[in-house]
Amino acid sequence: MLKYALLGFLSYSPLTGYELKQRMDSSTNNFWNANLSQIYTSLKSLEEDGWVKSKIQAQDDKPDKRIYTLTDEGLNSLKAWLEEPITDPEQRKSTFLLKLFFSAKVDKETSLAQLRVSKNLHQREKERYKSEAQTSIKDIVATYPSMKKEAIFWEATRRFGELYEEMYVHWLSETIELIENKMK
Amino acid sequence: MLKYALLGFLSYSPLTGYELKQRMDSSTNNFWNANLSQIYTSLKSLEEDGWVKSKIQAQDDKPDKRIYTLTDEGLNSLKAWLEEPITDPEQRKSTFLLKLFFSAKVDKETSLAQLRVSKNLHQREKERYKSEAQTSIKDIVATYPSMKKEAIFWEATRRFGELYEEMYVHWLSETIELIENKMK
DNA sequence: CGCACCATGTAATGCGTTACATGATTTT
DNA sequence: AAAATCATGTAACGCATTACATGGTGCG
Repeated sequence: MLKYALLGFLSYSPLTGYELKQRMDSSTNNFWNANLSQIYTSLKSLEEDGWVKSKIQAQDDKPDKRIYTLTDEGLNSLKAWLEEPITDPEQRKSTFLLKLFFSAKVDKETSLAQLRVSKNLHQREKERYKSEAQTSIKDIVATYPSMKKEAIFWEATRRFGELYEEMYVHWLSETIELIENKMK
Repeated sequence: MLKYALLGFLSYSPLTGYELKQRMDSSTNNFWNANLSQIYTSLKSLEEDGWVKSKIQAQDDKPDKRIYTLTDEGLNSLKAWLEEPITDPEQRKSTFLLKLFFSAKVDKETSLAQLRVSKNLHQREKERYKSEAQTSIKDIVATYPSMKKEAIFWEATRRFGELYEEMYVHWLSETIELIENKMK
């Protein structure tokens, strides 16, 4: 999947591995991310597939960098993947829910403390998504008006993050109450 | 993480690998699951760690089975893990959101079709969670009244699934509308 | 002087999936 | 007669994380 994320970013403009990491951090971070070493190895294998090509660019004040460009085959693969139909809901994995599931084993106050910490964290995340709506996406569209169509989809994924965190905080409130009252 | 899931189930009663798979399918499935081969290899390594021990039980009508029991060390490791504090929100991965993020590349109707299929899938999931509340958990408590405390936590994780699917369907409705109207 | 940023990679390890392999019993 | 259930495992492969390795520039 990471491969398609990389192709996606490269479909906007040529980038280095380092820059791709930055793009992911500031945009898809909330539903897809990867660390640098994985990005470098994936780019290498994308080049072997013929989906991207790279050239090294010398810089005098900074280290040399390797710039990746999408090939026609790469663009076609990306489009084919984007058009693929969806079959079933995706499998979630949550360490937090797993822990909670077995938490009858630990004492009430320990669980409540964990839930309260979690509530704070998600509350902060929620605020982060809301403030994001005011800034990053609008800034890009202001600089590149041709990206207006893209921005609709970016906004949709941001909104998912906001609703998700809202739901999470709500659920945590409910759960904290449940445990406070039902575990006397 | 899977290791702790297995320890968790074994803390209720001794089980075989095959039975552990069934338990996961019918309870933690929504936030944690694994396939049989992974369960078997994990059990093997848990036994090497000394966290579980196994013995083979012969059956005359069915194949022999290997029953795993939690050791004291295993129980302690489980408890230690359950008590560990939570640090930061977990990293989600969603192929669907990733695809949507780059969907300005494909035509409007293709995206809308994908979103509508997804909406149906999540609507069905939502119903599934709601009906679950009426059945599985209550059945277990009826059979084993000592599990009442456990059931509070099980119900909390089920409720998460319900709220999550509710939020997902709501977001999809919003997104479908957004694309229908903003992409003329 | 140390830290952050820029920039790229390899190696080892771990976790997860798919495929392979076997075989009896029970249900449709 | 075929499919599903019970039951256990190994092997190959792929994806992801962490550790290792290097080195210049700019800022406080």
